[in-house]
Amino acid sequence: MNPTPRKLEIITIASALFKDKGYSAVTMRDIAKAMGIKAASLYNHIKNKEEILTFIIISLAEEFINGIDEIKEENNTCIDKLKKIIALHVDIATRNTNGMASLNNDWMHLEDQLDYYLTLRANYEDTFRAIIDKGIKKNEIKSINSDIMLFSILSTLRLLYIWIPKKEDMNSSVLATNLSEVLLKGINK
Amino acid sequence: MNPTPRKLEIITIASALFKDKGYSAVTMRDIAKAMGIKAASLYNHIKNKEEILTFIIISLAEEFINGIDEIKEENNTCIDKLKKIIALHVDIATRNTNGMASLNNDWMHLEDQLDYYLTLRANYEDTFRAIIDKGIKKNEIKSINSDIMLFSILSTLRLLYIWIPKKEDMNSSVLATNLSEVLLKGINK
DNA sequence: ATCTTAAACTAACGTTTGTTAGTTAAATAA
DNA sequence: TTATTTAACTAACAAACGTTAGTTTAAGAT
Repeated sequence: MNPTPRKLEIITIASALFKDKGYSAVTMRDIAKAMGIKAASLYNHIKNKEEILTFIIISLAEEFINGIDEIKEENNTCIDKLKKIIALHVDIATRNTNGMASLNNDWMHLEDQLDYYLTLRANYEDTFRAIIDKGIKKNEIKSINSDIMLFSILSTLRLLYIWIPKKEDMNSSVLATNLSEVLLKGINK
Repeated sequence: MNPTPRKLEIITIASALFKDKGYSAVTMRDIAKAMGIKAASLYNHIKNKEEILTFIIISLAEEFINGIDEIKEENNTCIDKLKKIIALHVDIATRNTNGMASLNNDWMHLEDQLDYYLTLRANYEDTFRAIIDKGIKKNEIKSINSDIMLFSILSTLRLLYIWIPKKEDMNSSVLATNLSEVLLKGINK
């Protein structure tokens, strides 16, 4: 579970390559070359190619689940919970931009842990939707189909990894604040 | 340019496979098997694998560019233009859910037409942002960083292809209307 | 000085990949 | 009937794929 420093180097470099071309288009020789070693040498540190992908995706998915589970227990308004979820996404996507690409695009190439990943994702979405539904009940949130609101917000948060590198100048907490304004109150004056 | 019926069948079937596993993970033998023929037979109809991807992506990208170019010339408010853009995305994503997956995830595997695609995409985003900026100037839209508003709306629209198949019961124009409400006016009561 | 370990290496493996060449069978046109 | 076209086929290619086995090298421990 806990990777050695060298293993973590492999995972980090592989993440960057996966982001650019996707998991399937990146070969073990590509990863090795980026590290300045031969492909066979990678196997001193990892079991196989899939293990790299699994580590990237599962550790991120668990980070999200842990984050939202904490937020849901807090004693505040649903709107405040949503703001915290937005900040959670901005924080994780800022710290691991490359990994987020695999989480979004390469999860279907998981094998052993595919079911576990799908469970985590379903749980995450259910918790998210439950917060929206409660907000509707408490009259904090408009009474629109909660799936559409969930989809709309979550889509923006899921693609943060694409936009964050383009706006390196922008401070993380400023981004989270502005995003909360746009996502919760809209853009119409 | 104009594909024969058989070629269109190949493209349609390939789109579905690309959506599930991504362009790189789908082999010519996979496509052939899905069509009930041998891989070599595909080459009676297409030049190579890349041509399939190119057709899927470029025809979609041009549909978007044509759509937004028409919208920008209309004589109405910027908010109305944005509503039309949202409807444009809902319409295209409903008609070609599978192709939208490649447009989002496989464009980097274009070769000959990569530059052309990138130009189309940049033009699309520029036109989109110009509409938002004009809306700010005309006091229709809040004076927040227009990149953040662009990113937020466009992310939701780009991932429509994931959610539309899950809500087959939902009418296209109802979806567009609800989405406009959420994206433009927010969810906060 | 010797032993052990970590992490690289070379060489090779069996598959799978996209693609080409040449052939065949059936439908259509002359 | 004969000739042409269409769209399938079989067979094979060279290159690239993930991975394994066995070897080398250098550092650290005894």
